[in-house]
Amino acid sequence: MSRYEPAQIEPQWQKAWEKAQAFEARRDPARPKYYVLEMFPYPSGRIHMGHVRNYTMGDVVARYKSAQGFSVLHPMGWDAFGMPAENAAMERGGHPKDWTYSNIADMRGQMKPLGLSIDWTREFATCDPEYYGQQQAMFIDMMDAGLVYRKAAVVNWDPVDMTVLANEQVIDGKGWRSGAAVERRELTQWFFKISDYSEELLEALDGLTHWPEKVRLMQANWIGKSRGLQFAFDTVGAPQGFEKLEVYTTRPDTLMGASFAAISADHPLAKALESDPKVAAFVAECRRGGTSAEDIETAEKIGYDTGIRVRHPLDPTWELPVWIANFILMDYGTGAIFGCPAHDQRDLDFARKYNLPVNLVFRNLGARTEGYTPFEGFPPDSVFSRDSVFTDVEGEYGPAFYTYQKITSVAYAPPKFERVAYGRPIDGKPTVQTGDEAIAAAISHAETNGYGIGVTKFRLRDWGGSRQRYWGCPIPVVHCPTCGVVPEAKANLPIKLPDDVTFDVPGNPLDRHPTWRNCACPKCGAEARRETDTMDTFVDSSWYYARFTSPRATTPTSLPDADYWMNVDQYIGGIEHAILHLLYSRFFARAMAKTGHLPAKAIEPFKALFTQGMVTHEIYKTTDANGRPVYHLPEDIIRTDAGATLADGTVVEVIPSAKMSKSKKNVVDPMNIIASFGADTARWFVMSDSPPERDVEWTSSGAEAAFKHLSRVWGLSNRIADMPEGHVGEGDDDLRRATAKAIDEVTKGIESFAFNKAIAVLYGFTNTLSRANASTPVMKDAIRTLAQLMQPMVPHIAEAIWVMQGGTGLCCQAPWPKADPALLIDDTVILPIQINGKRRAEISVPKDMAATEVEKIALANEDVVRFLAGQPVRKIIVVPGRIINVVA
RNA sequence: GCCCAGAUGGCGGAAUUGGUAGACGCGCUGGUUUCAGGUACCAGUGUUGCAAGACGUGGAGGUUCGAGUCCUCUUCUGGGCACCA
Repeated sequence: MSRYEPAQIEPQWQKAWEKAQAFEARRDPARPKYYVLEMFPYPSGRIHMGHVRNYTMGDVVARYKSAQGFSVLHPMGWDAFGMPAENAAMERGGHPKDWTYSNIADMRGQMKPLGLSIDWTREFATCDPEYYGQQQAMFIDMMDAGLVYRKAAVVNWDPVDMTVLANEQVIDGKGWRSGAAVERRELTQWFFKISDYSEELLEALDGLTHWPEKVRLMQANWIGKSRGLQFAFDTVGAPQGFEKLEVYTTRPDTLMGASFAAISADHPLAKALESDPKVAAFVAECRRGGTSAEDIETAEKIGYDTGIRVRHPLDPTWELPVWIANFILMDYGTGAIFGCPAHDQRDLDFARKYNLPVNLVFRNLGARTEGYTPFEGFPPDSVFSRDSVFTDVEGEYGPAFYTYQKITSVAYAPPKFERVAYGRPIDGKPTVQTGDEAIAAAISHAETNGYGIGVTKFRLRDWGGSRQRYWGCPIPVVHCPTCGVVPEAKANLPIKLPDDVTFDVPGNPLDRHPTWRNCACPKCGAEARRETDTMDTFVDSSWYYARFTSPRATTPTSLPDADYWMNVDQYIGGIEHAILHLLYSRFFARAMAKTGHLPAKAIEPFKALFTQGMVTHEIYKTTDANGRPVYHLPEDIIRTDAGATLADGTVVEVIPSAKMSKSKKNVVDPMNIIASFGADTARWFVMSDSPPERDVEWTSSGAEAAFKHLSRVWGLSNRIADMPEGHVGEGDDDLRRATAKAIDEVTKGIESFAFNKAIAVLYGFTNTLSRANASTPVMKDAIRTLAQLMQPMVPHIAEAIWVMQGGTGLCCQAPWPKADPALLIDDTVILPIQINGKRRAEISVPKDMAATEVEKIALANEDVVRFLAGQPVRKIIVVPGRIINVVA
């Protein structure tokens, strides 16, 4: 009997698959297709356990669907542009291109031993000119289609590195790399017109029934649709050209509670007033500080009273002051608002700081709602001072109506579906209604009386796609002194990145390249300059799934291929991409369809989405002499009953599991696991312990258990292979039933992405089989089935067992086993008997016995008689095949 | 602050439509074999009790013959969003 030696069998079977071209995807009109895709990796140079889990999941699906007879596409590529390559070049010298391609080679070398059923002939990297050249062609098409445009935008500018920073690269207002104070600069940037699709991207979420509800919700919140009123104030004392001030509000029902108007520091009116040095100083003050969420959150509200006034649209004698305020965003709504401090927390904070009035519009109904008298309106003094937003006036307007809280610094903003008492409604008639009703009434009042219109706005902004970086796809545009901004001629594509660049000077090397920038205008032929911005790397990943359908095409896609393979039937990746990557991809697929690069059916590119959990590990910590934490690698730790120590006996603190990260040193290198246990063990373990959408904790005991189990299966297979041909056992029927059941349950488990449950079934079936005493052919049939059922998770050992048991061809190409339905039904069932809801006995009865018969047997049962102790039976419930409940 | 998800043994987790709570794995306990040890194999393992039994799915109520599952309230944990007017 041979030992289980994965180091021997795994490379052997990988070669066999390669030789058979087992995983090369082919268009086959005779078979249904299945496209399974895992989010492609960034080539950091090392694979980690998260990759192993992600790609194993996809592989299980791919191998399972392939066995089911589907023509499967399961490709792999590299998300290869981006900053780390440039950072590496800056830190260690070398070229981003060399660094990237060498990392790709390393990672491919680490992934291949995993035995994934990937069609490697379709591999590409987004930094291949063949890929990004096609991306440039689409960019030009999208320019023509009006889906791309240029506009000025405020960005985080690092004055030392001379580059634009993403919000998350700004830490405490400083550049994460340079440490220099970040400035807010206005630069002309390229934008994708994703906002054209706001409504559609939102609506279409409903159709994505195979996406996690959570992801759809996050996208819906991100798109952020709102309905509100837009109207213009007449101004008093404003500069010429600003006779009107447009504002947008989602709470027009609070218009009668307005006490000021406020504009953004970036508002045209603020700019017009900047000739006043005090205004200029204030605006500059607002612009200081980063645009990151953190900065905005902690910033105090500040304002500047312009002296300009606006007339209230419903009462021209009522004038409100116009302030410039730092909390008003220019790029949402109109960049100007009216403030209603009583019902908006931000406005209240602002009003309290600058002594502005707080005008109550509605009140809560209070706890007592019975027998209230109709609301007559607020008292004349209901314009409260800042110290008493609400004054308790219970009793003044009848006994039951005016119970409300005294609030001094919290604005009263109940959910819009809650009924409240309006004292200052828009039409002047006090009433009780919900916020939603009042808002609808306010919009129609404004439209009827002609001072405003109802509008729908979205939070979703256009996608800023420019990066002042070298290692990205060059934007294929030329700046001509006479023709202006002109797309490059498609014949000149790809516009390749120049290789002769250095990173010893900060800034974008393209910007200072001596010759690359110079070019001829594709329109007039005059001397012109190339655009030096490159594309956001999210562009690269927004269409790679389409490129995989025809990776070598000389156009971005080939429609027959895209038509055959699209859409991705199962997409698998991390929840961290729930919003940006998936939303951009959904937009890009629409943009590609509009420009003729995808069939219309592909506008939702991912039919089903699965977001897998992380691989976590405990953290081992000691403390150094200065009290700073020191972390230790798992392999340096000795676990004992009491806890954990280092080799020298030092006691180590064990911190509960967290995502594997280099800084905490709680990493397990997949290569080490493969070296000691083999790829199948690693694959088995990451699929076994936890539901795939949840985090899985890597433990060495769990990995060993996985290895031991595979060894047991190996031993079992050897034992069955050695059985004499003519052995006859008594358990044939039982084993046939157990085999059928295993097929049924494993199939259901894989279908429903419950891989952990499928594996639990396989453990059980293995135990049954190892204890079975059946005839040789039945045993062989059972172990062959076991090999097939295990094949998606642990393909190498499955192949080895398959040949050992006389299977024909490759196990991975054998059709998925089918369970005989007759064997799935048991002749007799065991029914538990409850008395008054407590389980007291059980009986075994034929499956299809009539309920009245079952009742008789149950009542005659000696345990039942004992527990009833002579009490009369009031009722008996028989759930066929399930349970009997006797009520005494 | 708003939105979402979750809470089950010592641990990871199972449990169609409400129908035997704790599958499977880890760990632990006892035993057998080999034996220097690990390995391998067998049995046991929610709590409590000598036992019959009682109790038990974060907490408190409720619906039901029957609740981990449904309803109300609540606590905690995780995640997302957040000056978006």
